Amino acid sequence: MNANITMSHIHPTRQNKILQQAKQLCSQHKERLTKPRFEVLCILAASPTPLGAYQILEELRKTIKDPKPPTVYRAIEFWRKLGFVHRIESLNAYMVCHAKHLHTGEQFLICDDCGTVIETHICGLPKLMENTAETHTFAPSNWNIEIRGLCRDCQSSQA
Amino acid sequence: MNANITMSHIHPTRQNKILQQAKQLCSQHKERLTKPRFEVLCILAASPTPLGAYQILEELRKTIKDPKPPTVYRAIEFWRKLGFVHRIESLNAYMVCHAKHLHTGEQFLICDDCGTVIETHICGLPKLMENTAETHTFAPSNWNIEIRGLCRDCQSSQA
DNA sequence: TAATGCAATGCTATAATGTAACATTATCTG
DNA sequence: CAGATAATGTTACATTATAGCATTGCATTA
Repeated sequence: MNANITMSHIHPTRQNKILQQAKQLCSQHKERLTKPRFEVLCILAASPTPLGAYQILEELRKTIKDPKPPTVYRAIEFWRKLGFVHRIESLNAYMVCHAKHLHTGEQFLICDDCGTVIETHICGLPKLMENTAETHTFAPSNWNIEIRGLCRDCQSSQA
Repeated sequence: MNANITMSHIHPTRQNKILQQAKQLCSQHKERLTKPRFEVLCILAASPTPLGAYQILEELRKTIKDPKPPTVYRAIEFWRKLGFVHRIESLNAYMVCHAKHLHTGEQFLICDDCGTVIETHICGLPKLMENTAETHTFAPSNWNIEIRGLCRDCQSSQA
């Protein structure tokens, strides 16, 4: 894409950081940073909680004229393949990755009360699970761990 | 439910085992074992791989007249609450539980090639994850672990 | 630069998954 | 049995996701 991308709705510092990461990631992988890809990424980056595809679509109306579902899903897929966006399966929702490098597995702490998701990123399967896989002669390629519960804030407010 | 439930399509031994477990579980929890609940459970128990809700619905036509989606989803929910059926989030699919008791977390080994799912059941969060949760003062209530890869058979057939 | 090829998008339609709401039937309890 | 509660039947619809094809953008090279 060219230089005249604008990003109205998020903090400039964060904006720059994401823009930079995204650019770098794309050039690394020889992929194009197009407008829909960029805007979708910004929307996700600006959100404190994961967003559903149709929430993204709604936001996208602000910067793209009458966007359609495939536009959103394509962008999501694009970033997912680069490891820059994750899907939270149990929420049908998507969020930007907070790890600084590609990895094959994620671990999410999902607050059932406020919806906050903390991504904690591990580089290898925990021993216990590796052993389990070994026992079954199963060859893991990637994994997804979603832990539901209450975040710090929601614990105290419920006490 | 009463005695005249029939189960045409699965092996009698397995049928009896499931019937027994289901009956016991229901009486334990003072719940009713109704026809839709029973039939849905049987369908799931008879399948080597997890089934989607609409696959179950299709099967259900054999034993229930013109069943509708809510019938399936209600039955699924019923068994899920009892811990007798699990949802595989990354497949939008459901399978019977192979553990012999209630538990708060599951771990699935999902073969990307043949679709087989191995449930391996652990009673506590692995240390590594527990530590992560602790670090964030996050209080886990339940969790779901889905590991994708290749099962033994599919590894060898691809070699 | 014009021609070509490929990647990405725009767009329409529809598939797949899941649920709300309310009428009806079955079961339990006193 | 009467009344209360639980479960089901049914209609309609909401939400999530994708297939297929026309169009546009962009890079390469003649």
